[in-house]
Amino acid sequence: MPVAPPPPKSLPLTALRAFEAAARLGGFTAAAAELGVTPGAVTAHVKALEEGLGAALFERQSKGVRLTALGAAAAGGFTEAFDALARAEAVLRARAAPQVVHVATLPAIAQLWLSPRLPALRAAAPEISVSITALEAPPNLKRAPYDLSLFPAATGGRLVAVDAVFPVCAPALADRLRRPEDLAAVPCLSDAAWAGDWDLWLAAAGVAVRPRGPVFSLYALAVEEAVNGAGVLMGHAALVADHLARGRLIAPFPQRVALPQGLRLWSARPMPRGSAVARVVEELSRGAP
Amino acid sequence: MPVAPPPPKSLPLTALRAFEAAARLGGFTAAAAELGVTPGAVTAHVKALEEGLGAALFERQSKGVRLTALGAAAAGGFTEAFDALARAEAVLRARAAPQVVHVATLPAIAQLWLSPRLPALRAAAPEISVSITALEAPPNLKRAPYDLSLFPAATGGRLVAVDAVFPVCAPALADRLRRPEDLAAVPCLSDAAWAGDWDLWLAAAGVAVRPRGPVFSLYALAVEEAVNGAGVLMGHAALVADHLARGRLIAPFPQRVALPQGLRLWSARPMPRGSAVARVVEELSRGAP
DNA sequence: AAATTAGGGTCAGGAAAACTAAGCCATGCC
DNA sequence: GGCATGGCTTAGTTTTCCTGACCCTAATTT
Repeated sequence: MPVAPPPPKSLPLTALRAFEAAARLGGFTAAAAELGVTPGAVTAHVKALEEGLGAALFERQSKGVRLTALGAAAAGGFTEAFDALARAEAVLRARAAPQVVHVATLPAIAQLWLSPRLPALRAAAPEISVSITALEAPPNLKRAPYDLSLFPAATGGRLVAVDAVFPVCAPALADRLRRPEDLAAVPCLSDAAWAGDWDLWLAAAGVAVRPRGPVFSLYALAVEEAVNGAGVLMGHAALVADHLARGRLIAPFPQRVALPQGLRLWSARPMPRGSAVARVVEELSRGAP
Repeated sequence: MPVAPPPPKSLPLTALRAFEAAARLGGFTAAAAELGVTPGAVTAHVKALEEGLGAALFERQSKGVRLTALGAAAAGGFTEAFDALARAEAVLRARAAPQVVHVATLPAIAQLWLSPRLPALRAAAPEISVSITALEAPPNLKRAPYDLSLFPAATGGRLVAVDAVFPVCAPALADRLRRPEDLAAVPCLSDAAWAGDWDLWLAAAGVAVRPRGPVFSLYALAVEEAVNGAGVLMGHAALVADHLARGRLIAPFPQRVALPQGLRLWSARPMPRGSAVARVVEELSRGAP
């Protein structure tokens, strides 16, 4: 019963947030990704927390970590608390700037689907300011400060565009493509994140060729190259529609493979009728299936 | 509808906490006191928040601040969220160290009332470790990491000791004190925080003398000086009982003024039956009125 | 009117926290 | 065996956070 020397200090908020994320996502690496820091930072935070408590929150295993009984018992409360905090922050933001809508989406979608729709949106609701952030993966809408999230998915949210894949190329190149087998003779562009698109289409078309060509890390860049005649790209209907309509790209083969996933729009919170978010959703849903 | 350049970042947690405290307590100075920082730090945090939002949270007035409509609308949600966070932290602490009880109290109470009771507590529950923190003012139990708070108050909590004031001094000095009027002839010790005690007693005793003597910032120090014969101290029954019982101090006059406030014990949370906190409360309540 | 008090705002500087980068280790899978 | 995954460690750097000293204003006191 000694009078403990250290005056009790509240545990640091950032460390608690790191613990919560790690507990919820089941790993330090995943938590680091969500928080936008390196895994080392999460390691340090959790360690500081455990030191302050004098008890372990995770069991370290060769591959990954697992919550201890203590950690598991505590995690839920923190998740709720940080959810409440994020909600409060969202309310604050919405009231502070009610005419600003934050949208998170893939870079390719931002550039090839969303961007072409902005002029119409601006015309329909000039008072609304849309802020677009390109992310590689869908954000945690309960936490990240976005109002809308627009990502490809098979279910959930609101479907704003169906998708299908099929080869596209510049008109000049199309002359050399009579049959799918001709693809072996031209460069076949592909995107690193959507590497499976070619296999998907080739299998559906019953073609055995193995296409070769440059790989891009940005789909929009691959599209640009296709427009420039650099090769044949596996096009996503939702993303090349504009170029097809303008004749800058054409589809040399009739076969299309419908994808199970379409472009889907999630709202972070219930949208008040008439709010800026609701108006944006309405506009983006125009022409949806 | 421009694509806003800054990628939206979550607002800093510490700034949100500062805003919440300022909103709840109605001022930056009060918030700074609760958070244990200087007012300038709170100013900076709120300013950073307002800058990030592009909107004001407080109206600055010559004397103090007032929440704007925006700030008032947002504050409640943050208070709830931080309350939830504090609860989660308390659960974590309690599970991590179930045999440790953190008590917050006045320095004088810690030394003169609590400390003498610790040996009995240790004997009754040797497995429990009591950590005592001396504070000048009662903490916000919903937030600060204490299990128990022991402070003088007229209502609330659980009364563990009544209090009364009356002059006390070393036996050697008592010979010179036949009537209250004799107080004018000896040094009268007083504590800076309890400056009104003398007036209270003198009024009740119907004495018109104006006592003079050294002022202490620590009541325990004043008691020590009184024991050493440095003068007459306005004694608090609850705090000088031990010295009176041992004959190191005596009360030269029979008049006692009962105080409306007694020593009261608050628990931060409901105490599970049989928990360490419950045991400590039980022991400290022994002999309570 | 002058002084005092109470509450904020501002700024420079310094301490502490947070983060990154790079390398290490162990395990499990191909 | 080789590689990938996931976490740990350390050193060094950036950023945040806070203090301390000062100024400002309005209300209250003298």
